[in-house]
Amino acid sequence: RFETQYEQYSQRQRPVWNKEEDELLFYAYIIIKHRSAKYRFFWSPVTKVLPHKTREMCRRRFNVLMKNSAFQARVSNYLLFWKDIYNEAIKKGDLNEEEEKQMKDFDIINQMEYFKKIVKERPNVTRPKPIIPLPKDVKTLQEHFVVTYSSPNRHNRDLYFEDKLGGCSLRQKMKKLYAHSLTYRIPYNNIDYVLKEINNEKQIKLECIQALIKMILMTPEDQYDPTHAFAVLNRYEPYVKEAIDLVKETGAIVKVKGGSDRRIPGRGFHVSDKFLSVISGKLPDRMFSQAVNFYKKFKEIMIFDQFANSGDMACILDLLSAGKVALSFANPDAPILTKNIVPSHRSRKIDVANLNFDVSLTPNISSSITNTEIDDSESSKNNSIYENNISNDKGKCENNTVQEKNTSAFKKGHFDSKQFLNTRKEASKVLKLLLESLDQEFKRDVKDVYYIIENRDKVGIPLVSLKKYPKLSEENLLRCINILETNHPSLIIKVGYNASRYVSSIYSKDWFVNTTQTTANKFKKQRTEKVNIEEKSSSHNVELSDESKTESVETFAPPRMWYDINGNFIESVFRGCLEAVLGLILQNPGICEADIYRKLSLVMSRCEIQDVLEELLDRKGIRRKSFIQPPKVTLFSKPAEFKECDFDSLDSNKITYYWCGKVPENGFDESERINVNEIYYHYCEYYTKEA
DNA sequence: GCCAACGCGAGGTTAGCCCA
DNA sequence: TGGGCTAACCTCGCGTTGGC
Repeated sequence: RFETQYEQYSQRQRPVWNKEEDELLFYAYIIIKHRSAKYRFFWSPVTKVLPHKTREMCRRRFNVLMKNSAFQARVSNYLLFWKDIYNEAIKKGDLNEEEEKQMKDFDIINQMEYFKKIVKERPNVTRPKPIIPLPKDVKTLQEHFVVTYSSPNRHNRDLYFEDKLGGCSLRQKMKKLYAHSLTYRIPYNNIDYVLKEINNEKQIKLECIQALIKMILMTPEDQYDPTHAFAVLNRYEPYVKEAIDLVKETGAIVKVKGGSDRRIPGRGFHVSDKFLSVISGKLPDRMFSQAVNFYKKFKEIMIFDQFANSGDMACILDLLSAGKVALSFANPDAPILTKNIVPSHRSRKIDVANLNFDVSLTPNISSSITNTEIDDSESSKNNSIYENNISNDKGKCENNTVQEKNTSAFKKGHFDSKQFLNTRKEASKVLKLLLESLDQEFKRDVKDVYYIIENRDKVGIPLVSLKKYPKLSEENLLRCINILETNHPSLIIKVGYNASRYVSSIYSKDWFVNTTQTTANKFKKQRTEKVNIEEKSSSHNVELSDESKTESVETFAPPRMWYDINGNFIESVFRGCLEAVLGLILQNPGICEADIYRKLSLVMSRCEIQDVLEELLDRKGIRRKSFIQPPKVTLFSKPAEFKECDFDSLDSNKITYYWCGKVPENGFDESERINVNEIYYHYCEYYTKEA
């Protein structure tokens, strides 16, 4: 780039603008701008007036002129002036009425001559500045302003103005705020909880179908059976259409228009391109694996490759931020660095032959990256992160030993439908057994909590609503929930698709997608498919007692897009979801949970995102901190103060923020910081292994 | 040495066209 | 009719030039 610019600049002609040209540009702009009231603004007609200038040159010049506030005032004044002159002239017949739509090819020269003539005739006519009253109520507002909702993306109803301010400079922020001083903004709320009322069975079904739609669309080709999918979907009639509309509203699916992509069987919808682009994330393709490859290669001094890929760059920048790499000139004796070879500061001509800007990368000696270091941590028993990752990988659905934590049942490795209870009788038996093992004082609480949940039947109750039952402290409530949930078999279970809630284990099946094969289908399947697949899916079967004799075995799949309709976990889809969330956090350090939901609402439900976040936290890929949002400040209140709280806190004003990397035990010190990067690379390494 | 003006590349947004 | 594609438009940061 240096060379080409140098070559070009040496012969560059500086464009000169004189007063007359500025004036012509001014009139031309007014006329074009006036025309663009209803249609799009085009600079191209300006070249008719200024034939020796390009539209780009005109645009730039105009931007420069507009920096002058007097010029700005003149422009807004003349815009109103020309509007009147133009309308008058059309009435009188002085000007020909041209097609409104025509934005590029209209008689700009004639209009400009007329404009200048009128200005000459009436030099003192200046329009008073329009007085815009500050609206004191909604009525006045609507009298003077047209309030419209504007969003570039019609699917993204929750587009906040604040999004536009993220990541830009203070000057740009000010500019944007000034430009939108009269914008009515949707109240910006970033608290974690969203209370989604669910009152009847229909709403539960709708949630299941929404999940089922994505499961069907995400199933890999070799595991997909359209007949089965069709039958499973039809079991949810007559709600399917309504559910499809809900998914369509998010923009995740669009009507099929040819092609042979996977579609919702019998409904003519398939995954939208937007969906695919959001889930594939904004990070460059294969960046993680490229970064890891570079990290492995980078053991001794090397010259920076000018064709470095995104992963190499990401790795270098990351190491640089951790102080693990030093940059220096590869050739410190190069003439350009040792002596003044610039003949004169005016022309700044430089002999290209002397240019050598090769940069050498030196791994930091104190913490140099060596083979042994990687090997050490791989073999080290203490390095739980890496070990955990591997064991998680091995542990599919049957692995129950991994964790006893209060996590969703639908996350990878935590789904075991065998655990669920079927009848109230059964549940009370299990509860009795559980209570026997508990302290006297705690017995009552656990029992109360269970029956509150069970009495809500299929609908269940969100955790935040449980808090409203005043008898228990928050801490005790969480303990009760934990005991009931981690019991074997579980007495209560966390369910939900768009918002999580607890139901008694006996109603859990209603929250799962019923994927039972019809008898005819099943025989067909058994004939055509290999037995081992059948075995796999049967591990998730729920044995039913006597209710259903016609279909002896009912199967259920968790309502998550990374399960197929046989209840099999689909690694590739789950990894895609992990990458989408990780990529978002990587690009927006300190993003709050509500924003993650909002930005990924097109591809994942709230509960799916929660599961993914939990998984990333388990793998130590991300860390989080929660705060209680203070009440709104007024002129007379104390300054707002965000107080840190536990993630488990049930406060309805809780906001959780996420970052990449591990949580240091006692804040950050330098060594920890390096450690975070180290872990991050191990994480990436594991993460991209299967890619 | 400072500053205005500009070129250039990169990347984002938008209106309109095309096509199934 | 709606989604995808694309040219035109727009913005930004960086670097250079030339006048003062």
